[in-house]
Amino acid sequence: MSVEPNASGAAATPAPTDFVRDIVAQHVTEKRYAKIVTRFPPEPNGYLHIGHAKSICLNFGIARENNGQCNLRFDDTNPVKEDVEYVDSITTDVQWLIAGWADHCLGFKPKGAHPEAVTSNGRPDFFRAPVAPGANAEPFFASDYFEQIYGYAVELIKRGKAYVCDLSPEDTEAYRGAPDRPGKDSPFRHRSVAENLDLFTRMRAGEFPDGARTLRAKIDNSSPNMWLRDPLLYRIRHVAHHHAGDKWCIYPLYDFAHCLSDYLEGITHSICTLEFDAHRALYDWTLESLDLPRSLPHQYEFAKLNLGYTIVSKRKLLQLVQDKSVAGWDDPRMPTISGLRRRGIPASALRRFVTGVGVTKFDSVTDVAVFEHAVREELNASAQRRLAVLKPIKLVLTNIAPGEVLECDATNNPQDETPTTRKLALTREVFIDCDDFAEVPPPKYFRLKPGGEVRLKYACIIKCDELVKDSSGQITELRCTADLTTRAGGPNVDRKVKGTIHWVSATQSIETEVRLYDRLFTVPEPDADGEFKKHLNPRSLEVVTARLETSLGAATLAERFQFERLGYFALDPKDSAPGRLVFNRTITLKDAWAPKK
RNA sequence: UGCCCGAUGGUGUAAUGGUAGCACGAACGACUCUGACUCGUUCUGUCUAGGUUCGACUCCUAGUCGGGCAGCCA
Repeated sequence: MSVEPNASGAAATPAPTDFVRDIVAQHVTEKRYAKIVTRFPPEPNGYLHIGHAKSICLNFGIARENNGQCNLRFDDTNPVKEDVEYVDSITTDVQWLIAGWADHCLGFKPKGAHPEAVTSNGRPDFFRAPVAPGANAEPFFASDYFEQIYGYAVELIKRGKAYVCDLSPEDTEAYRGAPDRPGKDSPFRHRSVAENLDLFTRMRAGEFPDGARTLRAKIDNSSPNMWLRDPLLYRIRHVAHHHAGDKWCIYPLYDFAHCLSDYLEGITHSICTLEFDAHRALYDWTLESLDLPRSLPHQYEFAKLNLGYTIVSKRKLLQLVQDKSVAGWDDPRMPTISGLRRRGIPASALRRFVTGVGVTKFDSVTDVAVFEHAVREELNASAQRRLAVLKPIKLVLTNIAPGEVLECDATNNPQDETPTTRKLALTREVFIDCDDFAEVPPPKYFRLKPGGEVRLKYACIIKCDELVKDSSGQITELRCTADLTTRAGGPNVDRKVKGTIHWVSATQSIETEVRLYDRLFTVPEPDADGEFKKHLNPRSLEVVTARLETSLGAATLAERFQFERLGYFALDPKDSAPGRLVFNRTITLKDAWAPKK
């Protein structure tokens, strides 16, 4: 059985299986294809989100498990919605997600390349072979195929399978009928081939305004499948295209362009989400109607990812960005790939999660706990442990002299086989988190309380002797004595106390901004009532000024940290600058005690 | 009142006519210089009704429930 290494490279998990992979495996057994070729085909009209991550991992996963290839192709057939901003972000996100895992399967094409005229099985054909990503390569674009797709449309007309229709948008809709009522034929359905050819040529030449005419497939207006009721193949749009420029004023629709794009790239398995199930008949009809010389791609559908407490809809995410509910597409609270990355989620954790949820045709909602578990699992293995105090309260160790420094060895990662250590400075004044002290402790409180004892992690046991309050009754200082015999190497190092808390030296620590993120929505299914914005979590972001152990001043973007007892943190890649660090909390540690508070 | 797809513990999935398993979650316990991690115990399931079969989560029929389909969006 094939296995894949986890983050540490040590353990291994079995390769996933699911109904799509079963189909591919069957085809491999049959030697049906020389090579398995899949594709990830986003429209560049928004940022990629966690739902796309599932599709990316499915398509690239199948490619890598079968020594195949997966093309990144932009399905850019509707210029009015698309932009290069999205092309760039999507390309970045895909490469980030698959880096070190499936980048060797990623298919790009030579910059500026279009399909090549080739001979397949003795007949004229077009094909675009992939190249590896690099300086002279770029992703595939459906818009690079406009010339060929136009040619295929002409061929359909010649075969009597497509016609130019003059019906207005309103009439087109009225003629289509309804799911439970057959449509009726367009009055233009029986135009001659010659007339259709002439009209289609003139559509391309720009003789008609937007919406004046369309090219439609001639299939069956009484079909129970709405997509077979003479679907539109081309529409007129006098607008420039972000990739193809101003060369075209007619643009193919998804159903016509997608199957042909798959064909031109030699895709074997065209995997998409469930809502395209009804389109499959049209996908097949188009390809089969053209009598193409190479073997045809086939479409397979799976259920998209739904995640609890999360919204995955480009349109709704766009609303959050536009009304400034979040700071942008890459706000760390967003379920976008760029947001998750900025939050500090490792690509490996995202992959682990989306492959773990499986691939089925059942429209399910995955519990966010599964996602959070995957993130913690990765980070627990790899994150460096550090001490940091989010909401500091001053603690004076009265039996340590001012200026005295006691060195402590702190473990960097107890999960390592041979953990390394670093030095921490214990001084007379330290900070602890205010959550770790209670003047009136609740039942089963293990932390510091008046007269109580607690261990300062890596240092020693301390006892709280006295509270100092200001005139308003606010605690300003805790005065404690340190039992230095409980330090490492001391005679009482093994003395047990129930609680161990984190701390930092008041003098040997740095002050930085830390952003604490919580889930964006307060309910499991934010859009169940169609009013997702009403369920925004008002406390999804809390900014604190924290005290961090000094070593964190040298943190780098690539590093992941566990602030002990608090959670996993990483530098914010956008707002951190030398001398002004900003940390994001990626996720809290699991807390079995807190919910009982 | 059309057509298509689907339904397994609270959640997500596996079992492809032959022992209903795994993971998340929850509860309890052990361990612990992180109330983390780890370990142990426990919890909870095949939508319904018929049928085929020695045997059905699996196949068939009907029903129920959920999703999808009527953009010149993808």
